[in-house]
Amino acid sequence: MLALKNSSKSAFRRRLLGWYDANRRNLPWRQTRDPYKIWVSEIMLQQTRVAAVIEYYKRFLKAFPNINALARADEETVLAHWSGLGYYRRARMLRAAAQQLEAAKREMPRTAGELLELPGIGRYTAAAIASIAFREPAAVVDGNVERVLVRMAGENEADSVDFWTTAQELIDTDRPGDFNQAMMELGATVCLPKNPACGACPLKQWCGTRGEHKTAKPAARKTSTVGYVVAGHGPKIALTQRPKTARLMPGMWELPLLHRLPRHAPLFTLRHSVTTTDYVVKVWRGRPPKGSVQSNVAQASKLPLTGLTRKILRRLSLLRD
DNA sequence: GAAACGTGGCT
DNA sequence: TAGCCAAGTTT
Repeated sequence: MLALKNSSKSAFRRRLLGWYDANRRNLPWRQTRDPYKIWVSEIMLQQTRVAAVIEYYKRFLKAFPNINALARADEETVLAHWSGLGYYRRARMLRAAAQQLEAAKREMPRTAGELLELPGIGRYTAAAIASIAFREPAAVVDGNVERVLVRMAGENEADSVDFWTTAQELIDTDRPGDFNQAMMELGATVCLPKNPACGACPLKQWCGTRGEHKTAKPAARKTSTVGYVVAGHGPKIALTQRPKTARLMPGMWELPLLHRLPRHAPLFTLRHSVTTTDYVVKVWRGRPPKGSVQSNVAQASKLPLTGLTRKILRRLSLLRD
């Protein structure tokens, strides 16, 4: 199936784009052609759900409306606006790339090949920006596209699909950005990992299977218990900064970590996962430890807090959102 | 090429 | 509940 004849390819494109025109979600980054805004959206969407991105995207663009504003901002300020979204390296690299462009007095590169040279932009993101913002016919392959193509290929051919080559052969060169987004939209809303809505699929006549899509076994998870202390009077709260050299979330701020857990019962317990570790998090009230800094809660929200610290402060009603 | 990188929502 | 998973990139 994946080697479609030309006539079948145009029917495929027509069907897919027709479906997309009628069913596309109205997302904030679909209301602009500004390449910088497309760029920000693509970085935020890496391994991150649409629903989680929307509010971050709006706030981030309000704070950093263009490349120049992002390049001039402190890294800490940029990270504060990313706080809670995860994969913080993305924010550092996005800012670094903006600074590279400003330093070279360059505008945004207009081709996938040039975009690929910027930090944080890999093969997927380069093609996404080039196709959506600059109409370059560069096909995108993300998890959604892979799943759609595997299903279309059918069981016998699934293992031998060259995703990038296949997607590139299928792409609509008149509407490359819409084609790419349509493939992803289909994977995200119809061709789901589990219980795909095959009845609603505009591509079913080209589909080789409706079987489950096998994915690689995720890395084994570990579990661990950690304790944090809430210390402060009135509007103040104690925070500590993670080492700049830490592998995980370097330089970000969090509640002071307890090295020995008290015997008495914690204020509360919650669960939190960070990459491959599942934490049981216990929180006690206590005195501010040495090395911690007293910060106004209102100020704290402007720091690059870890997502877990945000969660705890929300739980204590010390933080909104 | 595998592992690391964050988080929250859904089942 | 515990596990699964999301518009990937870097090392």
